[in-house]
Amino acid sequence: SSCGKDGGHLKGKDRLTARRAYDSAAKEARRQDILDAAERLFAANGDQLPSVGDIAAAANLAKGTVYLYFGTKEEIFAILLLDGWSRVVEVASRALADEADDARAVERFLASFVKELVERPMFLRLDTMGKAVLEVNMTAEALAAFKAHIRGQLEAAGAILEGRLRLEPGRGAQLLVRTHAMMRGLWQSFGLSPSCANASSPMADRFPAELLEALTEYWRGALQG
Amino acid sequence: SSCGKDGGHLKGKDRLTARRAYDSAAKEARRQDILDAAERLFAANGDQLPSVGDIAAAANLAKGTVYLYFGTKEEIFAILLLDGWSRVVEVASRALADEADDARAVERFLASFVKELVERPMFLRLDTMGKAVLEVNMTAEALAAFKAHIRGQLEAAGAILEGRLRLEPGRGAQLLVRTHAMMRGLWQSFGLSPSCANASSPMADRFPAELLEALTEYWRGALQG
Amino acid sequence: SSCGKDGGHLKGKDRLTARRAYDSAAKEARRQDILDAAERLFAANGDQLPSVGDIAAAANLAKGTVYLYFGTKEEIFAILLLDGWSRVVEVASRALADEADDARAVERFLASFVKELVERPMFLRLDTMGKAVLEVNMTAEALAAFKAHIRGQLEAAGAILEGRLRLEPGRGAQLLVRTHAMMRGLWQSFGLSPSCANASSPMADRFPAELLEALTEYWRGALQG
Amino acid sequence: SSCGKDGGHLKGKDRLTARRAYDSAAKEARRQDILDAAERLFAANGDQLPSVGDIAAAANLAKGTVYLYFGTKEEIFAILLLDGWSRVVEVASRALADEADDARAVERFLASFVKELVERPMFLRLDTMGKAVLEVNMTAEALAAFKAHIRGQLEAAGAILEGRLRLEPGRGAQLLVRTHAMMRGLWQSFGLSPSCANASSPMADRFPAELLEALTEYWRGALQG
DNA sequence: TATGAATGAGTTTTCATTCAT
DNA sequence: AATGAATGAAAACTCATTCAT
Repeated sequence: SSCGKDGGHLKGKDRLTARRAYDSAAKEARRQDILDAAERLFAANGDQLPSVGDIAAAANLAKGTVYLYFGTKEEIFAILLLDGWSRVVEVASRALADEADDARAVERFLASFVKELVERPMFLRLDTMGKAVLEVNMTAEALAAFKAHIRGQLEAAGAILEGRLRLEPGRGAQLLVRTHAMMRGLWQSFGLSPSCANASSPMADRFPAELLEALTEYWRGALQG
Repeated sequence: SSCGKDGGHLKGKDRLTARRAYDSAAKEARRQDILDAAERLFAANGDQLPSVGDIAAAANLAKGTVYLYFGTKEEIFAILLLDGWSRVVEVASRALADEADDARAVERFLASFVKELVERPMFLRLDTMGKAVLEVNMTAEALAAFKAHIRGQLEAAGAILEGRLRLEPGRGAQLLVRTHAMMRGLWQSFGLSPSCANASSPMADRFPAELLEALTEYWRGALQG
Repeated sequence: SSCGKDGGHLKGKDRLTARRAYDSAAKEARRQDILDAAERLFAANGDQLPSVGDIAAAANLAKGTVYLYFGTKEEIFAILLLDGWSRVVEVASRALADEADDARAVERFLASFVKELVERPMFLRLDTMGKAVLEVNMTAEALAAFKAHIRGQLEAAGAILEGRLRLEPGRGAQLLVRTHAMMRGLWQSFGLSPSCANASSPMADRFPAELLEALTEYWRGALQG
Repeated sequence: SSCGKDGGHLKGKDRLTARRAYDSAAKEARRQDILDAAERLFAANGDQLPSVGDIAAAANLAKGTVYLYFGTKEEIFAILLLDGWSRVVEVASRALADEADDARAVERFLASFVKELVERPMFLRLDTMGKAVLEVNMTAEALAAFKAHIRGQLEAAGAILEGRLRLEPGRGAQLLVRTHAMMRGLWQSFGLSPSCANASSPMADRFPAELLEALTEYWRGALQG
């Protein structure tokens, strides 16, 4: 706790009232604070979503304030998941465009995809938690929005794929869904929770290579058909 | 009355004490009763593990008795999962042997695998619940045993594969892991909880075909390399 | 969107600042706006006092503004109750004067009283909520003022009664208190909350007749003594 | 806290596990303990229902145990109310029978009724809390049972009245409802919460006399018609 | 062996009120 | 005067697990 940039020094242990976010920039910042706190906590802690109380404390806010910005704890993590997914897709898509040869393009796409994922284990863990954790306790509304958003992303990324590789409509999204599926499934077999990440675990180490290999095999079969 | 929300009223006793299981056959039967009750409840109910109280009631036992046979609620479901996995692997392996031609053998193996799974949605659901639900609250010991058992099964089935398809050692298990991964991941995208299974849901309907197609693509790529 | 359960999402501002009330006429109008909003909400909703947030929204004001005009949520409803009570007493008193014969006068008084009440179920509901709801969270001061005001009204109305029916001093107020008591009690037995008012409810329908009958019996006994 | 019979001396402040109630006598006793604790707390404290935590502590039990015996906090108090009401009705009914002359019988009935009530201010307070407090958060089922029970009592007591005073069928219950109404209403005007019961309060003192007088007037009018 | 009463940690969520702007 | 972001107290309820009988 004594290492790292705190950005400021709190006098006592009792938190003061947080500065109020009046304009929308400040509000967005606060929202982001909460998201960051949630992510930090989840990354550090592990297999379960942290409590709202902990998130609030980590964001230096009162519990109620969190509910000013999010309707539900699960909503917070759904958004985190969406954001993570966005970044992954974006980076991988960019990699796809950088290469002229088709085979090389796919190769780079996959490599970039895997690299991006491996750098965000927290995203992987979140992604694999499943309905039982994430979709519990979310409004039908919020859930629908969440799923719609995902579908949108998927289709956009699918379209890029289709354009670059001259695939039939719908095929891009399909490949992505299956790629995602492979990732999710393999992570569940090989991934490690942070609580076990102490020793050099052979399992976790193998994940990137396994994933890349499996995806390469899959894409080979898929593009050849 | 066997599924919670009783509004608690401790009054007279109404159920008789269950017959005591002295010899090990009786004990095994009782153990199985509990497993059956748990499976039944989970199959019927859905996205969350049923409570120990409900399981005990469904098995016509007292809560404490359940703990005589299992250390933890999660243990029960881990075993259920193992059993389900056994059956799937066994059936699929058998299908593999029935065909002389390699390509046809794989084809039948996959078809059989998918068919078996689709008939046990409860197994799929359990399999995809993930650590966050299943591995929470299990002894390190039980967890290790659980994983060892899975590994054992995997390797046995892998060996069959290797024998039939003349693969290198280790390759069989690898293919199975990836097949499993694809299944898990796709189920999470397409699968449905029983609570939503009312209308003719296009998603759930698509799962078998999607899975078969994806696996076919994967195995094509894998066996060609 | 004006009744809670928004799922909180602090983003951009959408409502304009309300016109400021500088002179006392404008202030009085604003005060009335709040009271009206509160009444509307309570009439529509039912068994619980609406939240300050909802009242403010319904009055097109910010929450803080409400506290510029009232010290407490409960105060708002206490005033609403007072006002309702005023109107009822006034109308009933007028009915009393319109008739020459004593018995007929009482008869008309009661009929008018009951009619007035039945037309304002919201007033009845508010009146019967009791201390547990209304007097909680009110300043001793505000509470005292409230009760003093009621007493004042009561005595004024009592005086009218005494004059018209040639009763001893104090007897008018006493009759009114008991009349009020009968009404409150019967409403609690027969009255219906708006949430249950869907079907043709035999209970609620009987209230007016029951009340009139009971009051007639009471006054007969009281004036005869 | 140092005055009064504790009935025992606890060593430390940490409570030990309560003795288990195995047979139904012990269970009934435990149930009664909870009811007693709830009543004690409510009597002492006042305008709001005590929290389940407090009730449990007062009964020397864990919170969860309370929920073994009652489905809801409100259920506890509904039962308390029912019991209180039973006793009042019973005592008053007995008084009715003790007298040969009709007028005298009614007189004794009312006196006994008022006396009984005045001795149980806690019952009066509970009775006047109203739906907003008591019926909130109760199962539809429990609520229905509660109301059915009340109706039953009412009709039984009404029948006694009808027999003794030679009234038409239904008239007895009607008189009781109106008597009850008058009591409830007057208590709300005159009754005092324990928090205010410090000084010699003229209001509270007047309640018994007021009630008796009002009821006498009402019954005179009612029986004469 | 079987029972089931007792435990109590653990979390979400609401909302009246304040007060910086 | 008006605003609305921030606060944080407050409580109900569940359920896995234990252990006295």
